Amino acid sequence: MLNHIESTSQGMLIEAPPDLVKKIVYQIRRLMQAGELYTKELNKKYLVTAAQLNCLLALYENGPLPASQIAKLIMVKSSTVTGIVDRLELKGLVTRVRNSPDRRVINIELTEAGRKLAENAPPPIQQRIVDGLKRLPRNDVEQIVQGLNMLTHMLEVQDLPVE
Amino acid sequence: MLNHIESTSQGMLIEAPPDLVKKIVYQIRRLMQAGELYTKELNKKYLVTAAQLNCLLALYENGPLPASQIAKLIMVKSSTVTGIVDRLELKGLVTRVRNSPDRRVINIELTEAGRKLAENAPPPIQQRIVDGLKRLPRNDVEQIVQGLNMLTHMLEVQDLPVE
DNA sequence: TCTAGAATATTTCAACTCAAATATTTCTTG
DNA sequence: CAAGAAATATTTGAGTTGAAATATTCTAGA
Repeated sequence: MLNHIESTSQGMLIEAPPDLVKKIVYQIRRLMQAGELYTKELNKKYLVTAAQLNCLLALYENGPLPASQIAKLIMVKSSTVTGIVDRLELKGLVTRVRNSPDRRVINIELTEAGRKLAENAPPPIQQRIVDGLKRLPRNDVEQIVQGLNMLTHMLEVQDLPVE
Repeated sequence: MLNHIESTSQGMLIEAPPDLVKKIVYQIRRLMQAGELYTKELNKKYLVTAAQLNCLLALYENGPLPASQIAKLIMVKSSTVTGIVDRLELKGLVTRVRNSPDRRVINIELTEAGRKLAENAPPPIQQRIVDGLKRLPRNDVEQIVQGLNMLTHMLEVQDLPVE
């Protein structure tokens, strides 16, 4: 009952119809919920959440890393990483080692168990998308990338302080 | 240390095919973080989070609603709604009333303050997207919708229990 | 040198999110 | 009608998330 600014004083302005915008917002929320539900499911089946899995994979692919680097790789603030690493450490999947000359940095390493888990990684969120994408013609895939690209770029332009 | 297959032992470059899937996942994460940061900012400026604002707007646009309906509208499980409504009630923006013949349902209504806030609603997440979309040709907007459509549909196909 | 400021990690805090369990109330079916 | 099933809301618990404050450790400049 509000929000519909469809006709401007200019008359001739081509404007994204409000329903399209609504649809986009709706779908983004849908995407987010899908992720939410997926991580719960993952955690139930494999005792690792999506965030934790991302962290493990980042370490597996890059070797030991300090928290700040992990934060950048998995796109999360570093205070969030602390919690994730805490839980991974409790499960014996990673360890914190202070082995840098710079005594501020604490490197996080995979344990043997962590490496093993990363190796036969339970299907990360990707899997569903991968499976879905397999059935689409390349063109459609490109279109999705393009669309997301525009969206993220659009949101990024407004100041996203990077910490 | 893996995954970047760019140089094999021969020096022959097997150009990692543009990993579109990774890009998509990355961008989805980006979208999610943008939302996360946005809600914090909103809360700081207006003392209402995005979830709370969505709830208020749902009530403003539809009149009093039971929790289950709000859950569907804002796409969240109903146990989540309970918390959101709790906090809105604390701030005096909504009230719970048991006025249905079916004594299980509890209707949630806007208070005067809630209505006022909903009316001059602080820019919901939408605004940024709206602003961004305004500068895009209609075709691009369509493309975004299409792309998201494919994605959500693809994720939806796998059982998303709707509660 | 030593001191102010940067960088790193953590703690604390509030909010969100969902699943599972629980309590109430209503409905259905034998 | 009574018992079990379904619907509605809530509670509880674990996890994620980021801001702000704090503690440590470096670094650069007077």
